[in-house]
Amino acid sequence: MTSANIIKKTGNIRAKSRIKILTAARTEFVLQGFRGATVQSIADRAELPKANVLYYFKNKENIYHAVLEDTLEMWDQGIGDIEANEGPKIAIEKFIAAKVRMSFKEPEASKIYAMEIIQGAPHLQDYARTYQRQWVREKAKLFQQWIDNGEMAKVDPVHLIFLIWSATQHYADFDTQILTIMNQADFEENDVEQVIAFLTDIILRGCGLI
Amino acid sequence: MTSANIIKKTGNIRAKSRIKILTAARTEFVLQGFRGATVQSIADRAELPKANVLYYFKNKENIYHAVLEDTLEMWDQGIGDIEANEGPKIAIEKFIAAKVRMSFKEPEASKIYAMEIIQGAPHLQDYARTYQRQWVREKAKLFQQWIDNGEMAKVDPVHLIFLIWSATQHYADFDTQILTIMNQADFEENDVEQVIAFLTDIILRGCGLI
DNA sequence: GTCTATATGCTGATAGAC
DNA sequence: GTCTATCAGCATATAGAC
Repeated sequence: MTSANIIKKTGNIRAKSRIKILTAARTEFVLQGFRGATVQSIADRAELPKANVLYYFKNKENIYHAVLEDTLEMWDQGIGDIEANEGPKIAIEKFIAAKVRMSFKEPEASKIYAMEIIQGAPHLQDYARTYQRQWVREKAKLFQQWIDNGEMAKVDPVHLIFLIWSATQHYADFDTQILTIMNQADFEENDVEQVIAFLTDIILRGCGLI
Repeated sequence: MTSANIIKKTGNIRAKSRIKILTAARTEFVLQGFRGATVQSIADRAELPKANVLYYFKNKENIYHAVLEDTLEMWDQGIGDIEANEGPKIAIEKFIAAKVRMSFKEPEASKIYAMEIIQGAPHLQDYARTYQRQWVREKAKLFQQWIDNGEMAKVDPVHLIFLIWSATQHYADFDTQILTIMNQADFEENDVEQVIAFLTDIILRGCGLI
């Protein structure tokens, strides 16, 4: 085996173990919280010895950081965007649909983010202060232009963004409660489309776009 | 001192200590999670020796149970209700206003509940399965009657309840994020009224009630 | 009721053999 | 890279003096 192959193979093991550990860790952090999730429980779920987990990440804090980073990156890629050139109706429709689909597909991603914020965002101060605040400002400005042009009703753009965030993520974060109330064991494809239709309908009408 | 007075005084100390402990515990559970909050940290925040805390509640699990119960009771009293005899417009207005005010006044109550649900509601299965499911069914039926009578637009009543829940509680659960994005240190009285106005406006219009 | 001291078990992390 | 053995520290909970 050439040295290049050894490196490649090693890299494969590293990458695979990393993913196994991070997936297991995310579940444990959601179910038990940062402190409640033990390195042992993460290792058990990843089916690796505890020492290996600590070999890859050095300590629990680092595991959590990696989980958060991965989650934010995945979420940002998935939620799409609010495009300026499409007009408010299509832009809002697309945004709601993307967020609802992500919430049903990756509820754990939304949950770990939600828990972090609820606890005061100790690891995410910078993220909200720079990236997110900037994003909200840009999109709010866009909504304001549409309002000024008479293309949609006069609603507060920033709170409109909060409304869409909360209403869509609710189906991820509170899935347990929603399923219990709806008396279902799991969500089905039909539920996703129904939620998209409901939210799109009521919010577009709320914005004077229907 | 008569024995009746002794009992009364003792009862007072018990009641005061109980409240001090539960208030401190709720904060710690929100900030650190169940496992992350230590009996010591709860005692420190309550300004009592650790042993006293365990004298009153026996163990950490019991403290958490008491916090959850107190929180649910307080929340249920505060959110008001959806009244049948008022018609959809007034009923929804009142309900939104009550929930928003509660969210700004008692964010910790909403947060501890949210964390419990996100983690899979291990201590609240029965609550959602009986009390809450029943409540949603009743109110959904009411909305359906209003829709059938042509008093409001045809929107899914159950998802409408989820929407109002999520949109209002968001201001409690995600207060850190919202304040950071809005670049404020704290919420002011004006913010509360603005949120009520925004949500009432957009949801009523979404329901065809404006 | 209040508080100090302590038993007991678990957790994060490391050392070092393979 | 993988895994066993182990340690130091901390957390819950209790015993018992005051």
